[in-house]
Amino acid sequence: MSPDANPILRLQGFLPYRLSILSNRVSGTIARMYARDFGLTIWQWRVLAVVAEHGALRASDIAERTAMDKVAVSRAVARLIEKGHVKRLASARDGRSSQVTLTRKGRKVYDRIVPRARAYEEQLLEGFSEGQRAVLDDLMSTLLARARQLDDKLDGK
Amino acid sequence: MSPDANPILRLQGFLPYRLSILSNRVSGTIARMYARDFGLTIWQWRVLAVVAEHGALRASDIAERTAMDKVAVSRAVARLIEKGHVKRLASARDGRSSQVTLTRKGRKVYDRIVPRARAYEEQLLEGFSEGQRAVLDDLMSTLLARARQLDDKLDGK
DNA sequence: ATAATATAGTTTCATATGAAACTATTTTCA
DNA sequence: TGAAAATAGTTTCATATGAAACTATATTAT
Repeated sequence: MSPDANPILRLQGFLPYRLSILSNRVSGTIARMYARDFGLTIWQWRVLAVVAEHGALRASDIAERTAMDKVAVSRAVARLIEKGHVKRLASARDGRSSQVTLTRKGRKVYDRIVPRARAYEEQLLEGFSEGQRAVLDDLMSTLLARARQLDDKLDGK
Repeated sequence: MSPDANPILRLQGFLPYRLSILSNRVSGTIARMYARDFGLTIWQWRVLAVVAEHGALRASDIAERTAMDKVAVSRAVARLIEKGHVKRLASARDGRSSQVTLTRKGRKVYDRIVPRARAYEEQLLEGFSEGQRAVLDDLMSTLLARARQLDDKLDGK
């Protein structure tokens, strides 16, 4: 058998394609829901979420925990400040950065979003057993670790 | 226990977030590889892939099979024609549309990409048993079907 | 100390994207 | 028929995005 005996690749079965389609569909649905019901983008939601979860964070911490780049964080924080959902606290230690924290209003919005987010996730997983959910978690973790390795490798070699 | 006894959502464990991170990492790696080695975007690659897979297709067929919108298809086809990877055949039946097919050059590029795409996918799944791969396939199918339902539901209600 | 370098975050600029408008046909139905 | 509506695909326009330049501050090395 020659090396390219099977020269056709079925796009529908190609894992990167399937991941992209699934992720875009999920993100799109959520984005519309957050925009419609809370006036937030996905990036603003991510910032809100990590600040709610971890307390005061610097922009660089937010970037690290949300997989957003610093430009996206800068813009999302600026919009959230305009909306009154977060505020900046000047950092005593480092005049270049500040800590971002939730305002009372931001906390209220967050508290309304969380159940919606959980409900969406639950609908996605409805009928999945605990075992299946654990398998999914493992697969996601393994694939993400692999994807990171392969990404690092690409430029390295 | 009150309804919002657990008001914190761990973003790192939230399935839509994890899907997005994984998909973006995978797509980003592939996009850099295709750009660097073949001068193609992901969208151009998708068009090339479905045309190679199915033969002559109209723009609307391409859109359907790649989950791209018609604007993205129009642009990707235009670029691929400039590069000489595909050509248009006027449709006898419908003067509004044309069939897109691979050129010999496009076929050659496709034949060089396919093994790279397969290799990447295989590295992602390295060490996974057949059983695990089947589970992953099932999960992806189920989640995509659910995601579509929930997306339809959002505007409907 | 202080000049050189590094870092945090913002702004700018060039490109990517998608919704809506548009062009060219084809289909419907009065 | 032929006028109205629908459809395929392209172009336009307004917004989103990320890389690079920039500003302000902090750190390092002499």
